[in-house]
Amino acid sequence: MSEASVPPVNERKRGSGVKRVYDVLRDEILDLVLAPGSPIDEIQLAERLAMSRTPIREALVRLASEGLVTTLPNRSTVVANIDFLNLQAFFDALTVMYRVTTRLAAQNRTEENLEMIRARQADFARAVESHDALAMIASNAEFHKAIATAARNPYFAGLANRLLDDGRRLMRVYYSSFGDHLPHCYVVEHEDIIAAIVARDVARADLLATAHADQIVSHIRAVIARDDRLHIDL
Amino acid sequence: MSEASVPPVNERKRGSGVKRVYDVLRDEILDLVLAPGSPIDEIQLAERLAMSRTPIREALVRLASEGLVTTLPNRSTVVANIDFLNLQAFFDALTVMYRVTTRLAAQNRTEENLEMIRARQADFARAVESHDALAMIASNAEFHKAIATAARNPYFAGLANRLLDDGRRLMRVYYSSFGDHLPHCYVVEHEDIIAAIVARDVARADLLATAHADQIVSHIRAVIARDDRLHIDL
DNA sequence: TGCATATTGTTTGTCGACAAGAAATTCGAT
DNA sequence: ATCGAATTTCTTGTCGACAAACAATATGCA
Repeated sequence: MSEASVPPVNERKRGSGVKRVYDVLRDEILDLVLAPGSPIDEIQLAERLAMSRTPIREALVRLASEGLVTTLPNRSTVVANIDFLNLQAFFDALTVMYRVTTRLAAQNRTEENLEMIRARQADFARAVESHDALAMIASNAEFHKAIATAARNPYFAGLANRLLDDGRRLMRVYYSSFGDHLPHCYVVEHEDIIAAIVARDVARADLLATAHADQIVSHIRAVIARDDRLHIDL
Repeated sequence: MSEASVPPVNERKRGSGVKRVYDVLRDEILDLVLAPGSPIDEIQLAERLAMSRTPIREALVRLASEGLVTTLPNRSTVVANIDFLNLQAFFDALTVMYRVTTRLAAQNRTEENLEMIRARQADFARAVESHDALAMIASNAEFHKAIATAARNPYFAGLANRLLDDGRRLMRVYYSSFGDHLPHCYVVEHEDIIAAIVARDVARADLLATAHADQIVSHIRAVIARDDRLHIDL
C-alpha cells in the first residue's frame, strides 16, 4: 500500500488511559492545584485529556478508594477535604508509621534500598538548599516512602503512602512556613536516620524516628496555632 | 395509555450496581468461594449479575486498589494470591494494629462504640458455641473492626480492614484447625479486652492486645507448621 | 516430524449514546 | 414581592458496540 498510514500524533497506547488520568488527577490533588472540596466534572476532564468518560470514571473510583476524592451518589465527585478537626489522628498514625517503618528498614534493608534512600535524601537536601518549599515537601514524602519500601511490609507501606499523601496536602497549605534554618535540622535528622538504618541499629532507628515525628508534629502544630490566631483577628 | 407499563421484577435502583458487584465479589473472595489466583471473567460476571460490564469493571478497579484482586494489563484480572512467603510482615502489622487500635479505643470509645463491640463479641461467642468455624472467623474480624472504629482513627481503621480481610482468607485456609477448647480462650481474652476498654485502662488494653496477637500468631504458626510437614510427606 | 509463521478467536480497553436523579430555572398563586 | 410547584437543564450511572491485544489454533516449510 502506497498511502503511509500516518498515525496521529495523539495516538495513545491501549491501557494507558486510566493510568494517565489517575496520575494527572493525583498530582493535581496532592499539589492543591485542585482545591479540597472542589467538584470534578467528568465531561470537562474527558475533553481536557481527549478521551472518553469511561477511563476517567475508573480512575475516579480508584482515587476514591484511596481517600483522595469523595463520590456523592448521583452527584458530583469532589476532591477530598483535608480534615483539620482530626489532626490528632493524623499525628498518632504518622508517629507510629515513622517508628515501625524505620525500625523494619533497619532490620530488612538491602544495598539497593540504601541507594534509593540516599538518592531521595539528596533530592531533599537539594530542595532545601534552593529554598524550594514545594520540592521539599514532595521529596520529603518520597524519602520516607523509600524507607517504607525498605521495611518490606506491604501493610505498613500502604499506610505510609496514605499518610504521606495526606501530609503533602496538609503541609502545602502552610508551605510558606518553611523558613531557612528549620529545614536544615530535618536534613541532619534524615542523615542520622540513614546512619542508623545502615548500621542496622533498630533501637536507634526507633528513637530517631520518634524524635523526627515529634519535630514535625510540633512544627505543624505551631504553624497552625499561628494561623488560627490570624483567623481570629479577621 | 391503557397498557400498564409493568416494571420487570428485576428493576434495580440507579447507583446500586457497582456496590452490588463489589459486595458479592468481596464476599466470595474473602470466603474463598473464588480461589486465590483464579481468573475473573467480566462477561461471565455480567451475565450472572444481569448487568453491563461497566459497573463490573468499576467494582474490579476498587477491589484491585484494596489488594483483593490483581489486574494483569490486557489480560484477565485474577483473585489476589495469599502471600504465604511474607507471613512475618502480616504478623508484624497485625500485632501493631491490635495494639494501637485497642489502646485508642480505650481512650476514645463512646457508649455507642461499646454497644457495637459487645454485639460483635456476642456474635463471636455464639459462633464458638455452635462450633461454626466460618462464622467464628468472620465475627472475630468484625469484633476487631468494631474496636478499630472505636479508636476513631481513619488511618488505623483502613489498616485494620485490610489486615482483617487478609486474615479472614488466611484462617479460612486452615479453618479445620479450630477445635473445641482453643476458641474458648479467645472468648475470654476478648472479654478482658472489652473490660479494659470500658475501664479506659490504656496500659492494660495494650498489654491484652499484645498477648492476644501473640496467641493468634503462635496458633497460626503451629497450624502452618503442621501443614508444612504434611506437604513434605507428600 | 518439528518449528516458525499466519490466522482465528476470545477478552479486555475505550467509545458514544441513552436514561435516571438532582440542581437550577421558570412560572404561578397568594 | 415572595414562596412553592412544575419544568428544564445538566450530570451521573449504565448500556451495547467496536477496536486492540493476547492466546490458541492452523498452516507452511525444512
